[in-house]
Amino acid sequence: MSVRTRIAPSPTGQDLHIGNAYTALINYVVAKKAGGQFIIRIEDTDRTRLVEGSEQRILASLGWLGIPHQEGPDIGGQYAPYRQSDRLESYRKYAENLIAKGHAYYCFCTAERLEEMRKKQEADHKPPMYDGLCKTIDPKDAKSRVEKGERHVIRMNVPDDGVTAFTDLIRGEVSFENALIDDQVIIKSDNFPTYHLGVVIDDHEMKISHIIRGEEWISSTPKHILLYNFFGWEIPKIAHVSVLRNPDRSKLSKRKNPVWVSDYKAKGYLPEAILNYLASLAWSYPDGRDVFSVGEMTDVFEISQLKTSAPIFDVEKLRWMNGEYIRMMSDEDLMQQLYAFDSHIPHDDVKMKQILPLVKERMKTLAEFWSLARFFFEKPDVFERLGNIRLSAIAREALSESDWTHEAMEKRVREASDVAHEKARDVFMELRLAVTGKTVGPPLLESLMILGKEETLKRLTG
RNA sequence: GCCCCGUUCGUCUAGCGGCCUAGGACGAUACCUUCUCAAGGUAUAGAUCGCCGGUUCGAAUCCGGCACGGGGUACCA
Repeated sequence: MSVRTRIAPSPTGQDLHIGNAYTALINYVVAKKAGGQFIIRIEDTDRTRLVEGSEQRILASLGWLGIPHQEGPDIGGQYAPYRQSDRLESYRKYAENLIAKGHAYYCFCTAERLEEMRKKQEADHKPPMYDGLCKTIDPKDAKSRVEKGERHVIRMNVPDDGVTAFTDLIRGEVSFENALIDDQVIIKSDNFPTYHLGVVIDDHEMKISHIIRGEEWISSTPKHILLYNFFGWEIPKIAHVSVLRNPDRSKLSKRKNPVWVSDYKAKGYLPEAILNYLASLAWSYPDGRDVFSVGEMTDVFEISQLKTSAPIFDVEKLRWMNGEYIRMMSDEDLMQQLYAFDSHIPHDDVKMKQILPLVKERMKTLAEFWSLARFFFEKPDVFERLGNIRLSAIAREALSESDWTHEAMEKRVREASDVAHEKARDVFMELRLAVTGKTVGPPLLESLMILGKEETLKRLTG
């Protein structure tokens, strides 16, 4: 049987969550390694939380990251449609089939009654679970009430005793007592399925072989196992990867961290660096290297090697990683990336190719290019501090008579500094400030060579 | 509250009973290089492997309990 993995994002956020990107990466690598398929299915059954345009942005971000899918809502596939709202008719049918077999029942309880029930359970220190009131209704009566149009849901009928267990590919045996599993709603009163029903049916119909998702789903998994058993379907292999956490150890959240892939794109991070960083959070390359591509990872990856603990998302390390990737990139590629990233940058290929070797190792994100290199294109209008007129005059005089080579300029400035009994480094600093507006930046003399004698002297004159 | 998952330097990890006086990376600090800042190089600090018991000649590694952290507990996913 071929390996088919999937991610099933809900279009309820602005964009692809970085945690979903991580899960997507693992799913992709598992499928790719086995020569199987990686699929995207949109789970849009919560109509109240739908966010306009979310689905398109999720797909776009996955594409930008470089995690290609073989089937999905945008490209179709053998098991289309890949959007749950387009597959509505089958869910109800399956649920009613479960009712016929006694594995589910109609429930007419109101939100008010359920709330009251939970309050009471909480007061009595009992686990908040549906009390099974509607399970006692005669099925024929229930059916006729439904036919008369009475508002209702369908709940799964969880056995009162026994244990439901599964083997997690990265955590091993996990088991739950059935008595503690709630009679989960599987069809809502708006006739949409809940996640639990939808995911089981679709994974089965789409022949998903490995369910790899976040650990926040572990407690829901027994419900899904039960449903597979009710339907008499084969249970796919299951693995739960760790959730990513904020520095304060809580689950990664947008309150405390940028969480959307587009946030990282906008800050000038490269997809390869993001993927490499994400991979390194729970997996290490066998020979210990820190920098590796998705392809290299795919060749040697085993899902059982994934760490079980939940890592903290460390932006500092991502920045370092991003710098590594920028330095590895060719000047041509980097130039194209920068053009695409920042519209300030003039499309002057010749000049850019002169500048890039000077700034490449000084930038950790694409966003840092402009503040580093702006002075090559524009005369600075803001200065980091007040200049020293006497020292910059020394530089100006020295340079005005100099040939425009690195050696000549350096010699002139040093000699002039000596004559004036000033430290060469102080004069260089004034020169830097006058020309670039800043006290830190790319190598000075190389920068002046790109800038040209005329422009340099103009800036020194003021 | 209840259920489940987890626990090696600040952070990410290596480690699968003796090779561990616990290795690497990020970050930090110092030095080298130097026109600044980076990059690069070198070095230093940083973990009694959550705690307590047990198994064993020997435990970070196996077992049990506890503590702590996280996740879940919806007609959200």
